[in-house]
Amino acid sequence: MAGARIVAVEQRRPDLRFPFPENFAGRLTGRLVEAVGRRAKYLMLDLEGGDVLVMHLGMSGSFRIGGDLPGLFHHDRSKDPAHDHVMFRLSNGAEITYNDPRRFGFMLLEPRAGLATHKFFRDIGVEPLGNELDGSLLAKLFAGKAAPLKAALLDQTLIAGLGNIYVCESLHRAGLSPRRAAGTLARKDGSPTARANLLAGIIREVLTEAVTAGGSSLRDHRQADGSLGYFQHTFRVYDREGEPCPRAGCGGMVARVVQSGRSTFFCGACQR
DNA sequence: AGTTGCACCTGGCTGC
DNA sequence: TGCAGCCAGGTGCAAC
Repeated sequence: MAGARIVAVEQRRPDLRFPFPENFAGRLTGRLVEAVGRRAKYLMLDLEGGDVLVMHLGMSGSFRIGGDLPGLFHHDRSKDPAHDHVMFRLSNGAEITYNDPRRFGFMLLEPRAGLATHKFFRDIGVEPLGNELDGSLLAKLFAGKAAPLKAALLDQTLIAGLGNIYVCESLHRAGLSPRRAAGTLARKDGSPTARANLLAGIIREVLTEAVTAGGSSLRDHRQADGSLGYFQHTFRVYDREGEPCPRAGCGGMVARVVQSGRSTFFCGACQR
């Protein structure tokens, strides 16, 4: 999309999770896409003229890239046209389709200058794959917190972009209980414990591996070219309730509990 | 100020 | 086969 111009937008319903911005298709049509980026789990298209098209996939949203792209792929017709809510046609022949059965996703069109103070973005935390995240920062973020480690890691105002799967997987690899108080990863003086340093490294490792594997394909989810992600085959605990703990010599069993309304999968034997 | 729970939706799966 | 009940990748917001 970067460097291409939006030549047509078809918006097939008035809302997703929120109503579409006023005159959404009209304001996008004819605009040049200057850059494509991301912040936390928000996709950002920088548009000519200073606006940003912000898009979130929610739980079930996905983009498919098709159309006539010289030298690139051409995907089959959508298998789920009932939930194809928005189509973008670009000057380079690409046709981008947004599909979202549950409609928890949303799209915003905001001035670039105001984004940093927008209520959806002003409190967003640190990027887990950025240079800032290390044991020291984790300790600083978690110091004094009685909240469970699981809840703290899912808190997007602390670390931005960790979801339920990767939190469960990271905690298992780190051998840390999701129920442990987040504050126990900081010493009294705010310096990191060995656990904090370990966890910070593991978060980076898990995310990097997941990205390399093309993400996790649950149910019918696909990458933008229709191919499958493979990281789900390497899940050690997520959605593996009742299975033996994969840690060598552990002998425990993967359990499922509910924390702040979300499923947590973990091994009570080796995660302390 | 910090936390918790609800709400927003549809569809897939399980068990009766 | 039908149907009720439960569960799902997230997060904004109201209520404590």
